Amino acid sequence: MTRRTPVGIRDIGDALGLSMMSVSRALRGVEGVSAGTRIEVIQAAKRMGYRPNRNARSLASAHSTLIGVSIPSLFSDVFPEILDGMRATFDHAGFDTLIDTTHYNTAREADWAERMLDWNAAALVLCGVDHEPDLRRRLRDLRIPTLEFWDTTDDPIDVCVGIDHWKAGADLAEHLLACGYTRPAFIGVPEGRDTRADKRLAGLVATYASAGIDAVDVRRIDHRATFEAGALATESLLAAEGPRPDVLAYLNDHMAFGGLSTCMRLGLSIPDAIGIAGFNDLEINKILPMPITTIITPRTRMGEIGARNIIARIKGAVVERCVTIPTELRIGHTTRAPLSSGGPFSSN
Amino acid sequence: MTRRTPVGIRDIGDALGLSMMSVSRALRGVEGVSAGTRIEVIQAAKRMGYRPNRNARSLASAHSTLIGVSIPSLFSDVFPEILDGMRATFDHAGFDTLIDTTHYNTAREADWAERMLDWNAAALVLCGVDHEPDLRRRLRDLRIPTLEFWDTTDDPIDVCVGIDHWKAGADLAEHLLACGYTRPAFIGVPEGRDTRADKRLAGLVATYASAGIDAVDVRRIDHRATFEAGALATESLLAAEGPRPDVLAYLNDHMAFGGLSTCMRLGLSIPDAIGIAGFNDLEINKILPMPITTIITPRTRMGEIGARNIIARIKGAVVERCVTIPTELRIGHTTRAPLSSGGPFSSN
DNA sequence: AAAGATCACGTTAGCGCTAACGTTGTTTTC
DNA sequence: GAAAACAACGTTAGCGCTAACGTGATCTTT
Repeated sequence: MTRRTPVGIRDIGDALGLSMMSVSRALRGVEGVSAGTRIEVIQAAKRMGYRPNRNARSLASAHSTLIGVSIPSLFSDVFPEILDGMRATFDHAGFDTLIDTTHYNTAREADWAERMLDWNAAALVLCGVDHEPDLRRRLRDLRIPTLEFWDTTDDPIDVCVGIDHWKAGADLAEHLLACGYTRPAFIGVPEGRDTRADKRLAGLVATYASAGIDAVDVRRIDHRATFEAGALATESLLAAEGPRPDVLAYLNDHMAFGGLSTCMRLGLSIPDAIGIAGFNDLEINKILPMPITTIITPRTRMGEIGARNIIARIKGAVVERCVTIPTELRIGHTTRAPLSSGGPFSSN
Repeated sequence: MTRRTPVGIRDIGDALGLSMMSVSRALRGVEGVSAGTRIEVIQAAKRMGYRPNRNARSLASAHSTLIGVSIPSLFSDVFPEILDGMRATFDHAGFDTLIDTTHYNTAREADWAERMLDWNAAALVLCGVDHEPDLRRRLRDLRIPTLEFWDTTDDPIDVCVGIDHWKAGADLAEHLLACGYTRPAFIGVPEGRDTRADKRLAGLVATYASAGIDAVDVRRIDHRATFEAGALATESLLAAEGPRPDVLAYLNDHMAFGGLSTCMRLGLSIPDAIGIAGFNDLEINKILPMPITTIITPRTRMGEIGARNIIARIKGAVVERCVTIPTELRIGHTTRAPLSSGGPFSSN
């Protein structure tokens, strides 16, 4: 095999009558060389086709430009959007992003994090705030810059940026209550898989409970949170005996659209006979003939803020430990108009 | 900062009275140590909390376990599915996957590839077969194992696995012709951005042309290939003067669903007044009340085959240079029933 | 039973780069 | 104008690991 690096900093130094160290300094942009020498070195490097050996750099300096980012899944638009926000910032700052998908498995995440450390990663970015206790402890002990995103906590491993999922669920419930829906059902994935979704559901349930209302049904389907999963869960839910729910709150907009399709196919009148709510305000919601009532989550911005903060941490700066970005209710056509503020039964 | 690697192979050797080399061999699973010693070393490594320094490994051996994968975008379900297929295989074989998103920019891809080489990547995986000529040449010269996926060519950089996009477009056109649609229009993104989509379109156009039919309209919207882009392009297309198309072929199912929504909102009768066709058979198609006529692409399998082949290449094995996986037409409800096989005008 | 083959290890010499500490000549300071 | 400070370089000594080449003991082979 042709040698990949026919030219190293030694060769540049030889060509210019400089020591390796001066070349190294010039190329890395650190102090200790005159402006003229630096320009010469950079030009020579380009001319000679020099490429740095990143492994050698990392080994010698015990630092790398690798940032490990762990997300549950590449499906759904949520994580790609957050990632896009992050990567733009990381790329610009010269970091390489190494993405892992955990498939909602924290043990896998912990293994992967350890491998990232084997690479001397500059920082780790983890989704959510629920991780293996060992991993938490280890990252803290090592003082590795770590960003947790999407969820929030007042005690992050290092820094975090996210939304308040419980509150988002509660906000949605409050709206549904205001619309007069009194027999809510929830559709999601098995408990413990997506802890953010669990928190949203907890917020929803608690808010309904404080109005004295219990959930009619909670369907958890062991499937990715897809259109189809939403449709399947809705079919089984509507086929169940007992009181029929008057509003269905889904884990996200994709499941909600699956449910919406099912309800329409069954001829249910939406939003009167049954209301539908999603989460995230995903792209599909822009073109639906009947936009879904949902919660808008600031995904790209979250990625940008997170990336900016973690880069600051890498550079040793002090940053806000915990950033919580507000979410916003988006009222679509899949829920009834809210009752007037005069009271829950003042109008219809 | 606590030292990240408090224990190296030297420490294990000291503890066991062995040389570093024996430890290294035992840990890497290469020949040259007895079975008993190997077990001892592995146990000691675990007990002592040994973690390999990947940078040191790469530097010393001039090989790494990093595989760089370049895809245009994480949006749309296409690439995540292919990636999922690949990663399962890569993970299992002990490789770390480093994903880049090029945003359909080949210069960016070339830059990124060069950085992967700086990391001593074991292999590169590139989307499509259209790359910067310099990059092609360089990867060939260096004899870096390289997989091109999604598209095919008889002269790949190294190995490739994909589908025949031109033929997929032609197959679709043949079906649309058989359905009696004679005024086709096409909706996609600007030419040159997504060369696979360009090839599909070429196949479509050529097939219609060989039946003596020109496209009524070709709309290229400068936007990601989203639901919304499909809707917007369809609106502008239907508002245009001149003959109205009787069938709309979209870059993918998401754009097609955007277009379908628009047509339904405008009260057009589907599939009689206007037919709709997509591409990829994306997940949403499972739950649409009116499934879209589309082409099924084998995405997960493509990822698996590609990963398997490139791993074989890394190990120096000889593999099929070019694997073309067949696609399949899926007839939905958005196109008319094909005319009987008696001939194009024998029935209706 | 001598010569070669094989096994299980050890030694040597880096991989390409950088941290830390020189060294030299030129400024600054009071 | 001598001491101190600084700028612009060079030297030394690794980072943690592995390729390549020993070495001595045991096992074949004929």
